[in-house]
Amino acid sequence: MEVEAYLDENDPASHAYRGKTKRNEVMFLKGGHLYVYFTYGMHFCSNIVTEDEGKGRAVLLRAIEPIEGIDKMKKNRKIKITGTTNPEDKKSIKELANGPAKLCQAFELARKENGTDLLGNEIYISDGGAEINSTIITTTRIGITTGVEKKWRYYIKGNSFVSKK
DNA sequence: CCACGGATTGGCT
DNA sequence: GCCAATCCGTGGA
Repeated sequence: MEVEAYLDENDPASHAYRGKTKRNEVMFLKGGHLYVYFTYGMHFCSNIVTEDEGKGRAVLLRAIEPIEGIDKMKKNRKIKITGTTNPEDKKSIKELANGPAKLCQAFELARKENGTDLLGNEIYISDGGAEINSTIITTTRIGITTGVEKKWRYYIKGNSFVSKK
């Protein structure tokens, strides 16, 4: 999986850069909440709030490797997926969630999921017993125009299920 | 009050 | 490779 960290007053690329507003208020909740925002007039992106209440820091979910519920994800996404499991193939299941807005579509995350407490039963995270000894790569973040130099993008080394290499 | 542009995607040239 | 699609929060006037 691939994530990016967004901080607060020292991170111009973060929604929390200018303090708490109606849009980003969820970022200032206690860690463990889900921050879903609408952008480009058509897309949603999800973050997991980190740290203490009032901090305004979160981690953007940019990509995941589909393992279970692949049929459900195919249904949620409205594109042709050939069904191949080889991430090197075009139109493989990699396309299900190799981008922040794609991930939201696949998981059906939208406006109403904003502010969900991930410690509850509705939406939650489990480790699934997946890769534990993997190496994490650090690179610069993607799709932003300010704070570009910060290397706060993280993903599993060698894993092809990312939005960009 | 209103204009701007974005933590993007997918389809078309 | 390029660009349109399409909301709406934010910030400047």
